[in-house]
Amino acid sequence: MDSRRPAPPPSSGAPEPPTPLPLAGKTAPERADAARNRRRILDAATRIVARHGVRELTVDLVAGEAGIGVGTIYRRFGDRAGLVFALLDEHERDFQREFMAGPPPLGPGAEPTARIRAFLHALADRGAAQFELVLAAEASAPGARYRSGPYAVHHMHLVTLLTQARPPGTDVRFLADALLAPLSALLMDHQRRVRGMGAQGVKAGLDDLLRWSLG
Amino acid sequence: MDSRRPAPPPSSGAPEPPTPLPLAGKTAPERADAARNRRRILDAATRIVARHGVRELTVDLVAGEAGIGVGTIYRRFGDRAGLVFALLDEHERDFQREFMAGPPPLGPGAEPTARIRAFLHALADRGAAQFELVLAAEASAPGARYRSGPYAVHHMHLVTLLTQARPPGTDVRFLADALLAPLSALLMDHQRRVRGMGAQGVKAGLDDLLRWSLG
DNA sequence: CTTGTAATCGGAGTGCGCTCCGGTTACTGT
DNA sequence: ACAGTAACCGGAGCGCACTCCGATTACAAG
Repeated sequence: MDSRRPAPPPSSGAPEPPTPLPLAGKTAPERADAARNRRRILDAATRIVARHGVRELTVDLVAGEAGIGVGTIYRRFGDRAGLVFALLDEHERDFQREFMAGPPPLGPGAEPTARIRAFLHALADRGAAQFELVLAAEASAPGARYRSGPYAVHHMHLVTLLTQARPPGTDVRFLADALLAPLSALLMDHQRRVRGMGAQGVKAGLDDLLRWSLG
Repeated sequence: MDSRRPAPPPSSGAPEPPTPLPLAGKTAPERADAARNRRRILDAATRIVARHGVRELTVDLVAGEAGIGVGTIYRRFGDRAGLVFALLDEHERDFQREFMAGPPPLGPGAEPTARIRAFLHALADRGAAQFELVLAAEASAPGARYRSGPYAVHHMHLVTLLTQARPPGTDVRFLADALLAPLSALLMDHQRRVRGMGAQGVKAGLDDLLRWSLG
């Protein structure tokens, strides 16, 4: 928790090129060997996940497969959670494009309430589709989800939409967190296993919640 | 994930005497030495938390302080999260008494909507008061919160109240999860640190959410 | 090309949660 | 009392995330 090296990844999420995060200031471009190693790490990790599943994705194994040291992985990705989030990053960027510039109702052009609903539904579907990876990412470190780049982006997007949909004076930042909270992979996993509830049930439940909340 | 010893704690939460959990079947009473060791462990853990804080609460340290082996701790409490939940158990039982048999609006006698509101507010206050411990408990293991005894009790209580407050056909089980989700210590920690929001803000936000949801 | 230097690399080392299993101890039936 | 047995105890050992720091290398200035 103190200053040390020049650029230790602030936390998990996306140190350099991924998830552009409007609030990320300029940083020196990546050195050639560093970029090469990032690719090696990502490729090795992808290979291991495809072959043995996310559970076997240990940092030492990735380092061995990539032919580098574990220190390099930590410099690039901060921690194990950061590595898994990086694996999800490609899909994440597609998703971000869809809700920021894609066709309605997910993209601009529809009513804010409709966009909110579409956004939450998309998040539920995505959570179901990439279940293993998302779950592993959120389970890697205690607060990984909230510290991740994608969460900040999703939260900001919801805040924007809610500001348009709700009367002024309401705490849209809390509301955004509250709407995102039921979509945690950890919770969806629990609902799936204990309550036998899938993505459909989650979406239906969210509709109930929104019907009351947003008319 | 397979059958092995006679009685390995089903998970974290409360293996034997704590949190009565209406659905817990009869189990053989605890042996004398086992009970004695549970007390020693709990006392040692309490002492360590008081002296060094929750962060220093390592299983090895507790074992050393209690003068027993680590295996005993794992037999009694399942995992580190179970131990921390056990530390919270005394307050938890008081809290359960209050909302099940205490005075309104938390206890029976008030309108379901009022009870729901009081219950969520109490949960927020409790999360703020016992913050360190609750946070440590939820952060100990990935899904610890949902697997814990207290969560099951809180969920069941909300389901009961929501069934009375909402028209039939709505998925009250999902709704209960969704209302509990924003009260996760992990999320409250994030809101506190990143958004500068305390228990007051959380309660106000919940009121917004409920005002729309429940009239 | 040479040199300076700051970012990068690598892997041995550390701490901690958790498991395993041989030895021990508390209850039950005779 | 006295076995028999089922539960319990303890601590060495394991796997894995993460750190530390001396050696190495990429890039820029002269």
